[in-house]
Amino acid sequence: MSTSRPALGTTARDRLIAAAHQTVRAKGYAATSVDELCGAAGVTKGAFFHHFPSKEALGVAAANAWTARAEEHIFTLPEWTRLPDPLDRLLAHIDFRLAMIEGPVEDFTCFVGTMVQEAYLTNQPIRKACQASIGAYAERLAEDIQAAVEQHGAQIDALSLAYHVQAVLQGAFILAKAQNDPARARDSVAHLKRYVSMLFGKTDQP
Amino acid sequence: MSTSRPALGTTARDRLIAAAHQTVRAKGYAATSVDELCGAAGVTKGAFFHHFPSKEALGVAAANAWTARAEEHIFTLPEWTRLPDPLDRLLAHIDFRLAMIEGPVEDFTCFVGTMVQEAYLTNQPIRKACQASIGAYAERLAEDIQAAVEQHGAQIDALSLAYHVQAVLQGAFILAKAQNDPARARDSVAHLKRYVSMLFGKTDQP
DNA sequence: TGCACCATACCAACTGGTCGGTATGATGAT
DNA sequence: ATCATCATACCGACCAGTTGGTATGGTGCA
Repeated sequence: MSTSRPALGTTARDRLIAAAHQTVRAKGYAATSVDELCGAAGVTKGAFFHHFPSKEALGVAAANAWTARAEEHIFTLPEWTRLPDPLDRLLAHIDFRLAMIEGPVEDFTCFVGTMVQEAYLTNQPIRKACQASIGAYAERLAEDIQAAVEQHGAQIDALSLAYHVQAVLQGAFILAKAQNDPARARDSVAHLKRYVSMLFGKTDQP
Repeated sequence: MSTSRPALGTTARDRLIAAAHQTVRAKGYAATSVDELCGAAGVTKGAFFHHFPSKEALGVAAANAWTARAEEHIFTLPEWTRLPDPLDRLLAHIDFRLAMIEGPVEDFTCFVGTMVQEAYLTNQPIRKACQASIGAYAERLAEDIQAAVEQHGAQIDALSLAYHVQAVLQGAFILAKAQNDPARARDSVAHLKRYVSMLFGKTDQP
């Protein structure tokens, strides 16, 4: 078999989703054409509309795939996710996200965060898929935060803080895009870590 | 006299910029067509290309206008900008931005933050105009922060914290868009205020 | 034989941008 | 005062290229 150029072993559908993740993060949803997606995935238009009834449907599928990807790469695979102390996990999480902010901007930014900016008013299916993705991330993170709150005693709404982490990350990505440089973005995540440390009593950074 | 429909007294050029602020915040830059902008501004295509050589040029002009608008509405007109204590001004600033997060999402979100997401790689003139706008805001805010640092004594890089304020705001806007509801966004700005309060020694909120 | 998977040709609608032309008012020589 | 000259602001038909999407047909495996 082996139909076309990139990434043998993956299906046309998977390659289209991967192309969406990459291209939309670089150029945005509206500016990314179906033809371009097909080109990046090494697939023809016929294949595209065989797997997805519309461009919008690919957007939704790619958002769902993004959720799964985050669950795996951020909440499952890294070693620190098995740390015993939930506060250690939380701080390691922030360190991990900070360390990701490096290299080309389009490689570390958030697919759903980028897409929802353009679609939140005009495309409800996409908006809802992005909301679900961000929500899943926040709820997962809130588990550790809640455990840390219970273990270390602090006056914090876990889910609210989890969404704040998301907000800082998304905002940091915008800074990186505007400056074409991740330095200020990393700075901002460092402020987030300082805040969380202070919330949990660690008077200041080491 | 009185050439055309809306907002007497404003010129076609001003109306096009206002239409860009509104429409781009609602649908994004790429998804907003020149025809649509003309319609919203009550202006013909001929007028558009009389005032701007290209759609991109309008984007740049609108970003510059956005900078001026922020300087006026956020740093000059409000009463609290004349408070004597710089820390009071800083906290009032955050309260002010928090209070703005209300009503339709497309009315309180940031034009340059929205636009730079789509243009940062493909359109350098627009990216730079957005960078300048965010930079001007941060530098202006850093003045108060620096004064507060000097007056209250704290270990803070003023400009870095100012950019962090921007990041939290931009991230909060993304939350509001994804959820189609400003509640979580306000929550996040409340976290920011708590952080700044803690940085300056106020152990916790009133 | 049937069906999942894909390729190619094609289409109507829309895109940013161009172009010839007009309406209006300021300027300056007579 | 009058009128030619010019610049600015604007109009709207038009253009070539691109868009998302469709229609149809082929191909290989169950």
